[in-house]
Amino acid sequence: MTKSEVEHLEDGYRWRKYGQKAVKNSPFPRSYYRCTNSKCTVKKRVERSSEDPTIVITTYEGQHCHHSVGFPRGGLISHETAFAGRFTPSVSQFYYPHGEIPASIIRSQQVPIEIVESRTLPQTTNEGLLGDIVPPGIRNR
DNA sequence: CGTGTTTGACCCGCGC
DNA sequence: GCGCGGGTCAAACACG
Repeated sequence: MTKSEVEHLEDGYRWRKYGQKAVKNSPFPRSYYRCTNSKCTVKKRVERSSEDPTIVITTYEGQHCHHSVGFPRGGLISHETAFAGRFTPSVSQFYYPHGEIPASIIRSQQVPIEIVESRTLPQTTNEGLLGDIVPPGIRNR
């Protein structure tokens, strides 16, 4: 289980959404993703925190049997491949039993700002942080 | 034209 | 046996 402030957590794989359901304890729907690679049986369940809409809970199910390269769709993402190979091999290839992928590492890659635990910060700082890391044209629905 | 998203329906397991 | 909740499928659609 990974906490993340941004929903488009790119872990180096392509995800295809195959379902969406509303959960009771949360006003936000839960999305079900699957790896586009048919050989890959990995499933991903993305749900938002009821209290912190900026936090999404990503639950991974299964293991990746391939790396981010070698997609059937020819055009692969160079920077994402590099980013995936740089620090996420253990994250991408192996299942995390504790389910805790250090968000600080990811954020250090995506956001060259100070690494902090947002939940320990006051809401004002958190919002200001989000305003910084979330680009204005982001797709949030 | 290919690929991914959407959305309702369907299925299955579980509790009552 | 029925109802409910959660999970998945699949057709249609939108977009690049």
